[in-house]
Amino acid sequence: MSKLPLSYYVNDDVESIASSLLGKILFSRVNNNITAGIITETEAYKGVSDKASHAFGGRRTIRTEVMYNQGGVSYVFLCYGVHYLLNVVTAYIDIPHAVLLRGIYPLIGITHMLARTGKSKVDYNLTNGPGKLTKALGVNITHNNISFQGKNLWIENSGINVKKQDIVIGPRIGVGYAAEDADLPYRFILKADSIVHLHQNLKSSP
DNA sequence: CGTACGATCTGCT
DNA sequence: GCAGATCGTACGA
Repeated sequence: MSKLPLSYYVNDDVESIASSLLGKILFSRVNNNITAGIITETEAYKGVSDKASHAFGGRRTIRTEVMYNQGGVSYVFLCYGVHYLLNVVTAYIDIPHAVLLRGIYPLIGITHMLARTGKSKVDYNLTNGPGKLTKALGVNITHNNISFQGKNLWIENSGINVKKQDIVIGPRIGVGYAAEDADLPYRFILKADSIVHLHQNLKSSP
């Protein structure tokens, strides 16, 4: 297994990155506790031309400034005053593309995830939403604008190949305000049966 | 400076 | 199925 290199994130094709992140493994280290899971759902936010993006029309504020950084850093923000959502900033400096991580399949540090979320058992409800995912991994606003090359937040290759037929593509969630852009096929989901398959392959690999 | 509202989740009906 | 929670951000005055 290997940490994804900077060059992976410094790429203009945000849809490609969003779909290829499926099946990779997201890690966090909080208070020296490591938690991780297979990425199962992502959404692409395509810079200044995407009405659903916080950076639409070239909007640059204290909050969105992070999105204009070179790819490979995080963008965390508070949604509805309640949930922290985790994005991967991609592309080049001044190109504010980002990928929202919407779901993972728990792999490592599950007891920490259960403790943070107040749940008692592991099932698909534990990390199947963008707000739940950050809560389970212990990600909050202090994780905003940090490098995915660092030791507190990173993504690794699982060594397993996700095929096209394992991916479902559809419109994004909760972006009805984005008018015609709301229907764009920027949401990428790993099929449930494929996740189980991947997990079994992981367990059986050395 | 005031206010409207959101890339969501939960719990109750 | 739907309302409520809950607060930082953005934007208009």
